[in-house]
Amino acid sequence: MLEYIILGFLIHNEMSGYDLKQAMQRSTSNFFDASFGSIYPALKRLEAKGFINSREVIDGGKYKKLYVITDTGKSDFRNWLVQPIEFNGTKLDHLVKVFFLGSLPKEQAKQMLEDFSGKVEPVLQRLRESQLKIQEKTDIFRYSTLLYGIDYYQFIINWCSELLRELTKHEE
Amino acid sequence: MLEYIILGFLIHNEMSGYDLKQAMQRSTSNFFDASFGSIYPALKRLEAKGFINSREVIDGGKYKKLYVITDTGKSDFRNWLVQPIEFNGTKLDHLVKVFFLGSLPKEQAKQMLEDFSGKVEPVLQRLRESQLKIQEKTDIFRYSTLLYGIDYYQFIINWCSELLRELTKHEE
DNA sequence: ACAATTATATATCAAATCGATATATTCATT
DNA sequence: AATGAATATATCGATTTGATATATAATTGT
Repeated sequence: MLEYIILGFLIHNEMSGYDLKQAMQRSTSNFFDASFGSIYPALKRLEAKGFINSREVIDGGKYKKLYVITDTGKSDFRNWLVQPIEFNGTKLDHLVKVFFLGSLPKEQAKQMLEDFSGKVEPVLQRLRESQLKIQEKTDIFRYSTLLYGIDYYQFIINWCSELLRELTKHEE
Repeated sequence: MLEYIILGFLIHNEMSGYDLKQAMQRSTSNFFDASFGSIYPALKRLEAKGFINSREVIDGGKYKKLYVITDTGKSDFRNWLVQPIEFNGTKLDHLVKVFFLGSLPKEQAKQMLEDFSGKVEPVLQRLRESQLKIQEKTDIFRYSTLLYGIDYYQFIINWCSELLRELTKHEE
């Protein structure tokens, strides 16, 4: 996951590990964040795989290591991007792929969002069924966490259709 | 986090690692789940710390290791439970503590929920401010992930007040 | 009746991640 | 001149994941 975010950022700019951390802080931190302890090793792995190249520069007296994405890296990112959006439930990882969806043809992106929404639906249904089964006879706090799940999954589905509507509107 | 969930479950029943995994599957999997690779080491750590004790039994020909919580373990869990609910944003960890809140006096639980809700508010405000700054001139997908954050945090606040209202209603 | 599969149960491993810390330089403030 | 904040990389222990290994009991298919 982290490796793909890095590739996604590097497609547009040459960046250092520190730059990447800051870019995430600015743009993705409300659904995905990584520590330096994961960013730097990830950069090394990506370089070893030939997905990125590095060059060392001195910028204002300060040593820096800037990374650029290679063609292999671009195609690896692309390949990840077009795979269906996974739904985890306990994390907000699905937003990571949505974040980069702008680089796909609009129709393809829309299809992926529809598929994702369709993937959340049965999970929501299963939660609704267990809601009917337990029916508040349980502890109110535990029951509330279940309601949270139900309403949250419904929220995700609504958010998808809102985005899809917006995308269709801009098409006309 | 995992260690506290285990303690929370063991307060009511004597359970094996397998039992714990199943209990999580049934009740907390939509906001927290753990693998065997984390549960078994966690049980060992908890036993080493004296928070739980184990006994080996043969149940229907199958070998089992059942764990019981100790008084030290109970007080450690209690101590964790009364600490303020943290808000992470990228995970649903806050629900873990809510899940166990039923074992606290109602007034204390309500206070903790109010504090939590108050903690989400400034995060929501900061997101709203960055929304005003970028104003859709950005990529629609990236903008959507921001809207997701705003609406989601608002949803959490609403869910808190709904639960608080429910708790107050039951008081009368 | 036999075979295959699923469920129960624990354990371990490599790989990945987090949070903290160490190190060093430059920039801004007082 | 001094302090602290920002820039920048790197590493460490502890934890977690996902996969796999092992073994037995119960269930299901044919």
